Amino acid sequence: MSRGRIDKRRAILDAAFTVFAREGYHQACVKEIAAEAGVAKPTVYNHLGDKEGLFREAMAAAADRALAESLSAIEALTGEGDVRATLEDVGHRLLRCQGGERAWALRRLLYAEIHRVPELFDTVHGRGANRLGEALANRLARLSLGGGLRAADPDVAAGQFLALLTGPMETRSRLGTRPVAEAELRAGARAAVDTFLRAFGPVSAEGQPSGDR
Amino acid sequence: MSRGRIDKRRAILDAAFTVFAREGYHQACVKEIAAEAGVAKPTVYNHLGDKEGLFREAMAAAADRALAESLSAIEALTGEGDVRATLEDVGHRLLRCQGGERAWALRRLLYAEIHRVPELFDTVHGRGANRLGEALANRLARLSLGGGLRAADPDVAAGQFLALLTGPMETRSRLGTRPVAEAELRAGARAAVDTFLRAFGPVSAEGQPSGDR
Amino acid sequence: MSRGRIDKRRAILDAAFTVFAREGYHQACVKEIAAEAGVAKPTVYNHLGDKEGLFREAMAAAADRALAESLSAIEALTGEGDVRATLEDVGHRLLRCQGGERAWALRRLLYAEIHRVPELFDTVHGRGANRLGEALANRLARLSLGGGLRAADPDVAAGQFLALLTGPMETRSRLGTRPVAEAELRAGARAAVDTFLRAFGPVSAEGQPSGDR
Amino acid sequence: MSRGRIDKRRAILDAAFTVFAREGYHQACVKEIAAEAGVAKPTVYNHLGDKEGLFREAMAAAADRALAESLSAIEALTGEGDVRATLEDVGHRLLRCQGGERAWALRRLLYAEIHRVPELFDTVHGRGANRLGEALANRLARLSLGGGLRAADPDVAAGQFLALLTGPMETRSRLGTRPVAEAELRAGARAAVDTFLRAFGPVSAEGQPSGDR
DNA sequence: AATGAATGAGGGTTCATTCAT
DNA sequence: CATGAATGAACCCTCATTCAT
Repeated sequence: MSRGRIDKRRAILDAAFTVFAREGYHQACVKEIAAEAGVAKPTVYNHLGDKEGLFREAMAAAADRALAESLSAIEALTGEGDVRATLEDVGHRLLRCQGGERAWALRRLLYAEIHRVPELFDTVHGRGANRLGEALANRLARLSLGGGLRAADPDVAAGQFLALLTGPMETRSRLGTRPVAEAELRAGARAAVDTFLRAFGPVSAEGQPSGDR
Repeated sequence: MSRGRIDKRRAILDAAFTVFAREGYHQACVKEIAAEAGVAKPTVYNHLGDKEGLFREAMAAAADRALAESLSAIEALTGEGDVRATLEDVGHRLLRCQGGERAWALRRLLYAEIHRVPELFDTVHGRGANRLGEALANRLARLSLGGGLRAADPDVAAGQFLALLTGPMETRSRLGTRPVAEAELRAGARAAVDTFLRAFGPVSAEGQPSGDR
Repeated sequence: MSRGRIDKRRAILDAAFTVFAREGYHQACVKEIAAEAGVAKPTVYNHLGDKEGLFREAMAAAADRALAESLSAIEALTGEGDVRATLEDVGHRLLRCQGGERAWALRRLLYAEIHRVPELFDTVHGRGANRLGEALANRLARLSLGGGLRAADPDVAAGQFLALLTGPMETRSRLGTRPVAEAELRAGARAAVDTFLRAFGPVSAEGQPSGDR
Repeated sequence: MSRGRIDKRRAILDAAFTVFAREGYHQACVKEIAAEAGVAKPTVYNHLGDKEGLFREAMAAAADRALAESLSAIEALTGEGDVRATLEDVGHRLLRCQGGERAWALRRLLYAEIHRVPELFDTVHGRGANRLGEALANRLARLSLGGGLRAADPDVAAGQFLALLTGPMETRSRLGTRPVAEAELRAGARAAVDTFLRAFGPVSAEGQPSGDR
């Protein structure tokens, strides 16, 4: 059947994202993408139309992957176990997702082209941060019901959790330009969770930040 | 003397940033910048070298301006007056700075070209967010000493305050693509300050979010 | 048997001429021809070699058809009946042939590609205007012998008759770009025959143009 | 001043027509035109926009030239001198104009692209055959008044004169593909004038075709 | 015999940059 | 110094043509 066709399409999209990530949309040339995918230039056009379409699809595919990773990262956020430890673990995993090279590339490309291609926002955030935010809000809501968190608007709390987590990392990683050590990720997660729990933690947990370091 | 020369240079840089902001670095063409500045193309080259230099200088100038605005926004953050009201006011002013069209353009351009021009990070953040972060940290430290805030690492607190402030706004403004109503800015500032004070507010202020609305 | 093969070949040639007529040789793309014929691209190549051959064959087929129409149009030119009326009728029929959409397309394509493909002249005129000219000359010769026309070189007379007929129509139809009303065709035929008979008509017919209108 | 600019524009247009005449519109590539003009490709674009505009302007310029030649050819058509001799001379000159290489190229290009660029008809005929037809009609009208011709609609007579002149030549020159000997041109002009005068000549001239050869 | 997929070659157009005035 | 004009280098895209199925 057209199994091969789909595979090739996937290969081209992967190659495209790789090159777009490395060069940016305008600097990237289709020839290079084709070379990266190991096909001839017209094959790219046959499969994905013009450069614009190639870009959109590559972005969508990358966003899908990034979302899947992030969603899987917050699956550990059940009501069971120590709240602080769980949040730190989830935070750490999220930072690893969002701090990955491809995730940063996705975000940079999004910022770079959002003005020219406004739909890109939904393409990426609809499948990425927002869907992630909603999923996280759901988890936090259940945690609140279970007494693990002080009651609050779960959407706001989710947004703020993500902001506390990723915001300070932007500077640390120089916008994803510099690799961030594992320890720094951990520290970042802990700092975010500290503050988050001071604001939203259960009364009982107040004043007991994670013990060591 | 060279007064006119400097003026023309300034005019070209302004025009350049306007066009870069509108089109992005690669899409922007020197011809258009020259037209926007009201001069001929070679004049641009005489004054600022090549397109690359033009971009760097334009970014630096725009970053300087943005920093000045933000610094002036946090000047209200003295120890005097109600902490919550002051923070909300400052937060609101900051959001107006950072949410302005040129500020978003600056950020988008930074994201877009950071990979190709790494120095851009310092050019912008050295004069922008970081210097802002430090200044904010200083203010917060003095607030802590004055008892207006619970003791904490001022750098961390400053970073988190900015994150709580701007993070959730990214989605709301669709990365600066959509104008955000004044009321939304106020609400955003309040939400950030609420959480910030729950985490870092003085014990006395605990549990007393801004009364109305 | 190969009945189906021939049919498909014919279908492809028809489609080819249609597309060539619409787009011109260079603008027409094989893909479109294949689509018009309802087959896949390689099928076209299997049946007719490359684009060049496709073009030649399509032109030849179209020329054959056009010739057949024109030849049938002059069949009415027997010695019987009124000379003027007969000539006008034949002239009118010829104008309808030569003024048809496909005939104009044929001529335009001939003009367009004659320089690149000189044989095209014989392909088209050998089967078209020239063979038509000869046939017409034969008819006129018999008319002369029968006294219906003043004696003259039949080849010259035939050529001039066709020239008087079609020449002025070129401007009227804007080179086949504009449809010409039936009445205009009639008037054109009458004007041509008027002059033709003034020059070649029998002495008896002198000065008696077609009576009405 | 911009004298040089105009000169270069003229040079480019000349080169363009030369190449278009040689290759046809679609086969001609801008690179070759630029080479023929001795400039770089972008210079062509600076002066004349895209290929389409280049074509239109080149056609208009060529048509202007062709018209000037033809108009000058019929200037000899005054009432003085022998009618037959004068007409033959004018006819011969016209055939030399219309049978020239550039004139044929102009016509072929016109036929080739008329469907895609309908305005071309006016561009060429408005300045060419039609304006020529009108001018010729004027001359013939004065000839009629002077008794040199039998009275007739001058527009019709002019059109038919041109048709008798050029129509039979199309086949002889294989659509301008083959050079036509001077003697053939003379013979063509004589044949046309013979018939024309038989139809429109003064009664006195009837039956006295040009004596020798 | 017919097709989906792939490719090599080539063309129009734009742009950053440099002379000559 | 400012400018009009010129250029070399790229890049996107299309198309005629050929395999493998």
